[in-house]
Formats: sequence, C-alpha cells, structure tokens
Amino acid sequence: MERIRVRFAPSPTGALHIGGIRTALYNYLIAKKLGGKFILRIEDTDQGRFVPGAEEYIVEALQWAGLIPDEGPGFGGAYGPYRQSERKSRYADYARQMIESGNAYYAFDTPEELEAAREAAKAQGIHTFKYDAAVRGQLKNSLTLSAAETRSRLDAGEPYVIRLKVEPGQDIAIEDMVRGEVTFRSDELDDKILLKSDGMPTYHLANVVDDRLMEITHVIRGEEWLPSTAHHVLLYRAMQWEDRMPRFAHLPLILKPDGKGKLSKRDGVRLGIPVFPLGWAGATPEESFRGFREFGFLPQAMLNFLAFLGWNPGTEQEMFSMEELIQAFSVEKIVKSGARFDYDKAKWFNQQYIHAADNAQLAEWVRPILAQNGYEPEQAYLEGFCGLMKERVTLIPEFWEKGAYFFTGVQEYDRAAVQKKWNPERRPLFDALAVSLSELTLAVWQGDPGEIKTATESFMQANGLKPGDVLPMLRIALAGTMQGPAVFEMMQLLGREESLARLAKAFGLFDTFIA
RNA sequence: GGCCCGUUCGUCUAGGGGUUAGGACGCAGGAUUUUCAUUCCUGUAACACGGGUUCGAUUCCCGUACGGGCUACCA
Repeated sequence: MERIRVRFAPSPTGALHIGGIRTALYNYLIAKKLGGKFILRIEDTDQGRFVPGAEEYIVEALQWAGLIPDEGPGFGGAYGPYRQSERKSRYADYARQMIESGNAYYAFDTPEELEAAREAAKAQGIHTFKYDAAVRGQLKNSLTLSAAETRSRLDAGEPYVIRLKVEPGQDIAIEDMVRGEVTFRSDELDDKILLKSDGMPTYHLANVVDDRLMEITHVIRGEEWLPSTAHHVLLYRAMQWEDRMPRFAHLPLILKPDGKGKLSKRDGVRLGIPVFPLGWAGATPEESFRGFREFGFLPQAMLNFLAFLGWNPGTEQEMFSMEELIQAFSVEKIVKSGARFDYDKAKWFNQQYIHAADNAQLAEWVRPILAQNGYEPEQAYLEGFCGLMKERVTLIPEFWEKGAYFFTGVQEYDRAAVQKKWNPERRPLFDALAVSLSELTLAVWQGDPGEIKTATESFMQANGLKPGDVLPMLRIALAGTMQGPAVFEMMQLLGREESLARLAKAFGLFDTFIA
C-alpha cells in the first residue's frame, strides 16, 4: 500500500493567512485519515521577500492549532532539509540536467530587455508578452546563441536564468481530485524560469523537485496554483517522473466577507475581524494586528469553522473534534466554489465550544486575562465564575469584559434601572432581608444556591414583596448591571461576606440615586 | 485581453431528472427565565439567464452573464 505523504509548503513572507491554516488543516486531515505523514516545508526561495520571524510564526500557528508536522524544520524527518534555501544546490543540478536533456535552456535577457520586449508587444496590440516558442528565437538564449557564445557568456559570469523549454502542441490534462479533469494546451504556456539569476529556483522547479525527492503523494493547495500546475506536469514529464507524479487537489479560495475578491490582510483591519491565526507585531501599528487567538477564539473552534469553509461531511453534524474531523474528512466532499468568510459563523462555533468546555479548561484560558488586569483568583472561585459566565460569552475576553465585577466589585451601578425600580420606602425591608440572609449558616451559603433562593422567597412572601420588586435590586447591588447570571448563583459564588457587603453598600447608594 | 475554475436562501452548504429543494449561521416572532444569556418552537429566504436533451429539468449538454484565479528572475 502506498505511503501517503502530504506537505504544507508556505512561504515565510509574513504572517500565515487563515487560508493557509485551512490548507494545512486539509493536508493534516488527509494525512491522519490515511495514516500518512504531514510535512512542513518552508519555501523560502525568494530572498527579497523573506520576512524575519515569519517561519517562527508559521510554526507557532501550526502548534497553536494543533497541526503538528510529522516532518519539517525542527520536527525531524528523513527527507530534509525542509527549508528550500538549504537545498539550493539540488535545484541547480536538476535545472542543468534539464538543459542536457533538451528540456530547458540558458537565457541571458536582462529584466530591462524583457521589459522592453513587453512594451514592444503592447505597442503591437498584444496584451501580454509571453516568453515562448514564438519569441524565444528572437531573444538572447542558448537556443539562439552558438554553443561557443553561450559558453563564453557563462564563463564570463554573465547573469543568466534557466528556462523551461515548452514544446507547443501538447495536451496537458490534470485529474484534479476536487475539480475533475482540467485541460491545458502547451501553446498557452510560457517558458517559465526554473532557476533565477541568483541561483535560486523558482517555486515551479523547487516544488516539483522537492515533492519528488520528499516522495509527496498528494499536493493539496489553493486554487491559485491550478494554472501553473500545467507547467508542473511538464516538469514531471521532462524529468521522466510522470509515473510517480503526485495527485493534485486544488482548494477553493476563501473570499472577503463583503465585496469581491479573496480574503486579504486588509479586510482584517478594515472590518475589525481576525484573518490570521495569531497576532503579528509588525514594524508599525499599521502592520500589526491581532489574530484568532488574541480575539479569544479556541483553536478547535477556529479549526471547526475553517473545516466547513469549503468542505462538509454531507451529514447534519457541525461540531467536530479533531478526531471526528479526521474520521469524517474526505477530498471528494471538498466544495469547488469559493467560500465567503463568515465571521458570525466563526463566533457561533466559538460560543459552542465555550459552552461545551468544562470549567477547569475555561479557567485556564481566562486566568491570563485576569492576571493582565491584576487579579489572581483562587481556582475554585475562577471555575465557578467560568461556570456562571460561559453561557453568556462568545469570545474568551468577554469573561472579563462582562464579568469583571466578580473580581473588582461593582464599579458602576445602572442608575437608570435603580431609579426605575428602587423605592426608598422599602429600604427597611431590604435591610431586613440582608439581615435574614446574614443569618443563614455558612453551610447554606456554600451549598445549593436554591437554599438562598428559598430563604429569600419566604422573606418576600412574609413581607408582601414580589420577586420583581426585589431581585432586580439585588442584582444591581451585586453586579451593578441588569445583565448577568442568576442572582442566587452570584451570591453563592461571591460568598456570604462579600454578598452582604455589596448589599449594604448598594442599598445606601440607591437612596441617593433617587434624590 | 488570453487561459483556467466556479455559480442552490444574505452567508456556509445538502441534494439531485419527477422533492413540500433539507440543515446551519444571521435576521424576525414566540415560549421558558426575576435580568442578560442559554435552550426550545415558529417564521423569513435559494436552484443566475437562454437554448437544447427528455414525457419531465434546479439536477445532464452547450452558450451567455456574473464572480474568482492565473497571466513576475513572488510564492
């Protein structure tokens, strides 16, 4: 049986886009489902676009998401190195081999000359200049130059590139696992540069060579690569590797939430939504942003959301653990059309995961935020807090934003609500209620909140008070706001001493609000 | 411009020659709830268009329109 090997091959040119995470996810799922290997390969062949820290970001993002490579830089593996810049010499060897076999040639045209040729073509009404069979005869390359001339230019150290010699008249058919058969004619293809003048390969050469050398069986990548796959097939043919060419699956793009086009970094800042997994500290504030993690998403919620952007299991199940995703995933179920990024849906998934998480787990996520604000609550209190708040939040930071009063005390009371409901004449009754609450034993306070409730209810009954007269006031006294967990659950969590203190403080203040 | 890919509710999608075209998000209404939220119920809303093929097309084929991608010594 074939050993399945898939790779995720990002370029370290900045933060990894959320679409990249989805590509990594799908690769990961295929690998795990089929018992194969998930390989991380860093495609850093463009020295000009290299961004320091980008590779570390990629690795950290994958780790946060739980998509741990089986092989890759820092992850071991027998097919390394996994950074293309460290495999430079191999590409040059294959490029020369291509020249020897007549499938490639040296080209000495400078960028300026090419630009001039482009301009000239445009002047003739040709929209795009293509370095191909039709024009290469008029350009400076080893096909037009004599062998001696070529040799001497090479020996003189003149800059050159190596180009793929595309023979016209060929049909190229790709059996894409997502799209079915996709066909191209070689006449439409240009003589792609394989090896750049700095000695580095282009993506096309490097990805074919590495996929072969790393024994990659399935290439799962974004749809933007579909057109260039024709060139890749030609490369496999030229190398006589076509018999073991990987299978291709081109994934639909992730589109902007609004408007047109694919999701971009700009959309994140423009719409105030995360489009990257992790935050990124750029050189300037404009180049810095928060990611899903900083917005307060749980990694599995993000993954679940992403999994459904372009795939679905064909059942009505929507919540999937990683194990379930691995079980349910299949390439055949990948959707062909682009998927709009739906932030509301992302938040819904997160909310579902927060609801389902146990309090101890939530406490782990909430604790750092409290610490940032200077609070180090006891574990039991924190867990109780998480339990009361988890059905009221969508993103992790909301625990603090909506429930800070559990730690800070009430900073601000909802005056309007007090003015509407508070009756100073009933002040003695509220004081009496506080007294009767204070008489409840610690065991009652620490037990089922229902007991505090029962005690309050009997007090209300004995004094002719309705729940609507009392509970809202207790709520505001304890929390300052009309929103939040059930009153008696708050009391139970806050404890007898704190609850009573808050009541005492608030009742006095309420009178002053009325005046 | 050329080439390639795509098109089912606003969004993510299921489905597939004859269906009340299903689910989810969102939105609206209702129930529960002392609040908020949760939960539950109900509602809203879709097969881009035109030709074929067929007894019958949303489903198959071809066009058109629209959308997207690619068209660098970037990946």
